[in-house]
Amino acid sequence: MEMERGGEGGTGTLGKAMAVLETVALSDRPLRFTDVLAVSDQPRGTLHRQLSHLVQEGLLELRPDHAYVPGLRLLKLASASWARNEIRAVAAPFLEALHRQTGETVHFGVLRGREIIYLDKVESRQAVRMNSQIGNASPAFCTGVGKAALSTLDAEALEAALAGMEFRRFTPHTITDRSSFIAELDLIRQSGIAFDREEHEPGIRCVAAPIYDESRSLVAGVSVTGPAYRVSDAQLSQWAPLVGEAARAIMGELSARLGPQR
Amino acid sequence: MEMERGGEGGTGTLGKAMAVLETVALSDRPLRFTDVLAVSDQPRGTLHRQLSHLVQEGLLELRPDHAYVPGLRLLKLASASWARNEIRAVAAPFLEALHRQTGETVHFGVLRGREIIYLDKVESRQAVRMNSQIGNASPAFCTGVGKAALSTLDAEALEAALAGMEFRRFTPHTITDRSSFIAELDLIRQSGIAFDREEHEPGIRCVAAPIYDESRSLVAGVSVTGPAYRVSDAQLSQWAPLVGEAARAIMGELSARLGPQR
DNA sequence: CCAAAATATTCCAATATGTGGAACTCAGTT
DNA sequence: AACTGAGTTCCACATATTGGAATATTTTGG
Repeated sequence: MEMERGGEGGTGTLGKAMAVLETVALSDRPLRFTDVLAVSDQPRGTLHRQLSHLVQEGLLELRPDHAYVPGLRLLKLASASWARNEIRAVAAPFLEALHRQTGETVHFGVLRGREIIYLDKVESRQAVRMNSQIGNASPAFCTGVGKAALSTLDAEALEAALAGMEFRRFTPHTITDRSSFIAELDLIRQSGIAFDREEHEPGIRCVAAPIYDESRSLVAGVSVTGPAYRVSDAQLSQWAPLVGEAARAIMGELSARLGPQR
Repeated sequence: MEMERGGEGGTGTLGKAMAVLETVALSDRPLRFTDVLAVSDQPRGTLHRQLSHLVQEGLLELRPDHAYVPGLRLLKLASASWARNEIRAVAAPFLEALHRQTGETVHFGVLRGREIIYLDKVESRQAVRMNSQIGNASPAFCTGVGKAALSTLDAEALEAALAGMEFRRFTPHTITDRSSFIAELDLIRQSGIAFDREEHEPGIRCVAAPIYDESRSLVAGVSVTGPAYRVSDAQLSQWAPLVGEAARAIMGELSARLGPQR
């Protein structure tokens, strides 16, 4: 009998191909064949064919200098994925309202395993460009949105998320042990509000609230973020009710829009 | 001996999986199993397993009402794809300059087969949001950027692009037959400038110029776009030199930045 | 409330596909 | 010219995919 692998791994061929794709696409620099080989556990011949297939499919691109970079087909797929996301569409107007009320950056992200994936971001007068943050994954345990989301999980789901969670230190304020983290979640659960006081990025503070449905098939969060020099603790606390209200409003709209039609 | 398929098709298993993924992700509404079955040429059992695998990999999501929608993993991959695109990064400052000079929306897209994939867009004071246009694919034959790009292809590559091109009518001004289109390309080749006078979207005009490298491994275009009521033909002609200059500047920078290190 | 119909899911023998160790090629060096 | 290191190709073998048909589930409507 084949042992189930620890978490992700292999939907047969596709799973392996995706693992390779992600290695290359999420790396911060172009990788050459040997670079990929070094981090992959596939044998030479196999890996080479997998990369070739990914290139043929337009998911990767092989530059003349033999470096693999993300292909254009990914963009095409992603824009569809973003544009058609109903949860994002429902939340958008509330995020904008929250931004107008606070004047600071508003984030909206969903929990996926141990990560938060940002679906939307509303920020100041920024020459927006497709913000590279959108679609980005951040660790859940040290972000406001992530902690808010985790606080809504039941014992079993939380255990699954915590299992193997790496409490990596990003800043001096990062919570780096499991028991402190569980205590923090208790606090968040009581107040319905999560704070991130420079736990993920130095100089960045935020206040967040959870968004979820009864079945916990959706676990997400919304936050207001600002630079520490401009945003005091008192300021965060003052925004808390607004953030909580936005979260409740989004939940209400979600259950109204998505609930019935099931 | 297996006959080579007409164009796209099958890198074995991965190719088929991607075809299914694209069917679902690029559809404008959630598809249920039978919907996908109807447009796919795969047998029931096969298709079902392919969809299951895509769901397991997070590329698709299966909602409780049995509808398949694009998954979050696509977003994660895409943001990397966009953020790390060197061509886009090189072009960005020139696009912004062009926007400042004209005050209208600037597009930048690359040719991929018969489509233009938009890599960037700089527009007026728009509450940007991750513009759904980015990553979008439009037909090359009826867009300014697309026609500019096609005009740089040699006979062989152009033939490949034209083969099987559907000259679908989008507006009364769309060029809908091959010979008129080839004549149009000749014109563009001579002037180095392409106009789109409401050929794709009613009420939308643009002027575009091609961007390419010697080897034609990169074929792209840049354009300035505006609403017909505000942008006259004379205005477009007046912008043409600016657009051409921007294109040349981008090409210069590209050859300087990407050329040597090959 | 229970059949009938439509839809979704599972099964499994046949086989097309992917696997991977080893051989080969093609720079760029020493 | 021999050597190193990277990339690419090969092919007997193993296995994941295939797909027709059976089964399960949900929906319809009488």
